[in-house]
Amino acid sequence: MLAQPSRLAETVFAEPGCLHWACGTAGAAWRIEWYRGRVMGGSGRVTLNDVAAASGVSRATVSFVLNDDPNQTISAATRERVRQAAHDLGYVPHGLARALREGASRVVVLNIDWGLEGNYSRSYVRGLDDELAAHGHVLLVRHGHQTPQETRRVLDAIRPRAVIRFAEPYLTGHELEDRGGGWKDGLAAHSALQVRHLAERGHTHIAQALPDGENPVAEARLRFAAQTADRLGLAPVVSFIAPRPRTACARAVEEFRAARPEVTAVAAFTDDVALRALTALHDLGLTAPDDLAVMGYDDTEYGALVTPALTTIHIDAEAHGRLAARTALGLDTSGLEPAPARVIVRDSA
Amino acid sequence: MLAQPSRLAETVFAEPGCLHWACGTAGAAWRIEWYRGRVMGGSGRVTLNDVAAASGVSRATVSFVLNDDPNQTISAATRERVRQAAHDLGYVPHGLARALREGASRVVVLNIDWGLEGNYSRSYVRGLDDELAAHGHVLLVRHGHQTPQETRRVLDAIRPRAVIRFAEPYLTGHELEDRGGGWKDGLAAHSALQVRHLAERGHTHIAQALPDGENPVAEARLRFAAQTADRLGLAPVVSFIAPRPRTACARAVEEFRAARPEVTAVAAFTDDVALRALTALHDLGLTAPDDLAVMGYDDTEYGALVTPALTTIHIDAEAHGRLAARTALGLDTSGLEPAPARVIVRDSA
DNA sequence: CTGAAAGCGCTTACAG
DNA sequence: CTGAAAGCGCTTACAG
Repeated sequence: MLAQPSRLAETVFAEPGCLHWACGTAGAAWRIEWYRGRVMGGSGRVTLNDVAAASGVSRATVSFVLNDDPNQTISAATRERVRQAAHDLGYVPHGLARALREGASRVVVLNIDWGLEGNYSRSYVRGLDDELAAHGHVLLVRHGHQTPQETRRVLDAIRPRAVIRFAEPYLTGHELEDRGGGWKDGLAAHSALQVRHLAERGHTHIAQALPDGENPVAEARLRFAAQTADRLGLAPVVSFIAPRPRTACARAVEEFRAARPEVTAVAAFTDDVALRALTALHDLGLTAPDDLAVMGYDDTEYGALVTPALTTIHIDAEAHGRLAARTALGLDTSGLEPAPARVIVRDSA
Repeated sequence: MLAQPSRLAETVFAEPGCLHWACGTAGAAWRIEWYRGRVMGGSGRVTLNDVAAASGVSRATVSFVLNDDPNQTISAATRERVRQAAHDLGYVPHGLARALREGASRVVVLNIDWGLEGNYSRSYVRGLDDELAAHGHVLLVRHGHQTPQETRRVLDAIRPRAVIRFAEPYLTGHELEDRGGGWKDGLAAHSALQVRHLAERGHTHIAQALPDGENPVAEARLRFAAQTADRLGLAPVVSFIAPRPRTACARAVEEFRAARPEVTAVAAFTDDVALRALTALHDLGLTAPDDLAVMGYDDTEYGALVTPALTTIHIDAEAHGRLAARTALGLDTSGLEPAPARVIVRDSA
């Protein structure tokens, strides 16, 4: 945290119209930006009525012009007049009013659980946000464990156009449409990529390291790794849990190595899990890749900093985010090819 | 990423009333939760009108009862009847309609920049979310760099009750109210804590390690560290930049040590920066704490996993989040004491 | 003690 | 080609 927050200085920001930002409550140690549309009085906001009055047409006509309603045929002169008036007055549609009328606001909510930070989530959110913005929608995120009640509250409060569960298609890729030839993308492809790299390095006995705690994706990952190993003619993939507490993890690795001495490489569930494994090896007086190769997944910053530096998979999920956005909006998704994941070769595998 | 997403399985969720969840669009590889209030027809949603009809009173009376309007005196019998009807029908107020009328939705938006993940942000968001929920509001987060235009879009879309800039009071703590005796909390207190720990370990020449890139908080941190050192009678605090690229960071540390050989301890801006410094030392054939002690800030998971394990500051910002929530809602903030930060002593300092 | 009415700001059949 | 009207669902003065 605390790295590079921006624009701290910009605290008061007033605009003609109805925006008003102020510095928290008197005497409080907190500076908060407030929205006080009503504080400025009824005249604050420019509405359709104002535009209609200014351009000498009815409210309906203004709406038709501004929304480019294809069912109307309005003279070029009128359109121009309306547009000009709207622009001059600085008219911005009132999202709430529009949403009440249309049945949904131009907001899309993303549900995202804790502990999913990484390259994937960052690029995914960026792509989602950009694409949504390009179509006039706003992305808002809900963090933490989701319950039906929580989601319900969001729905009741702002009636978003859609609620997206983070990366669900990616994470459940195996059940879904096969995009152009097998494992071209998705969790399946990337699991395969990880195993393939290890195989190319000459490893034939590979283990998958999984995090502790409930994890709905672990089983799928394991299955993809197994299938890949099978195709490549490797020994069946085995697995072990790398728990978060340091000593417990060292013990787990020790026990695993005793039980499976033939295993020479570990495909970790994430960079986090890989780091746990690396630390365990260190604590056992062992090193990667000589005693055991360790490969991460999803390229976090510290992977480049640990010793040995982590070999990992880098996934650019920007296109995944864009796809999610278009799907949520019911738009055509063609022409959006996710970038292939790549192996970042460093020292650990 | 990918660690422990939950409830992936729960994809279809239908409820009487007007909620309808479905599985994305036909043939698409994406599963998305859709809100389609209108799909079920006008009869889908239970409105105030329905409750009024069911309980034999007017819409206004229902609103008065349900909102406990203190200006009205409504007979106990009527109230009971209305409540019962609302409950039986499963009435939930339509947030958008209410917001249109009241001028703001019951939503608070948190603006948070990239690269701020850590213990602080996590506990802050949790506290904020909980407290807001306790007062009938929903927290929604916007990620990434904020521009006035972006904020404006959110405002126009859902008219939130307030927009909070992440941890601003904490980050700008020095300008703010002095809570009970100097540096009792805030960035100032925690900077002091970090320096104090180093001093207690016998260090008299301390350097602050800062991240590369623009950073509005760096200057404040440095000042607090300097003030603390001054109070403790240490040598003036010096500083250097620990850039993200590994080799550049090693060079920076090398040059710094050559220029300031008397420095024996580093107070890092964050755990990330501390890790960079640790890696640089390693790359230079040096070790912490013997050649140079390194102390982190804000306790991330990998700090416990690197070698030497990182000594750091653990900050529980849950109360900060609650304070932000209450302030945003204009509520009394008394009785909310932030937990003091603590030093997590491990090996690096 | 309760109800009829206005209105938040917009969109969209429906007339002309 | 354009406007008057209804209505999304709620809250709140204002009458009775």
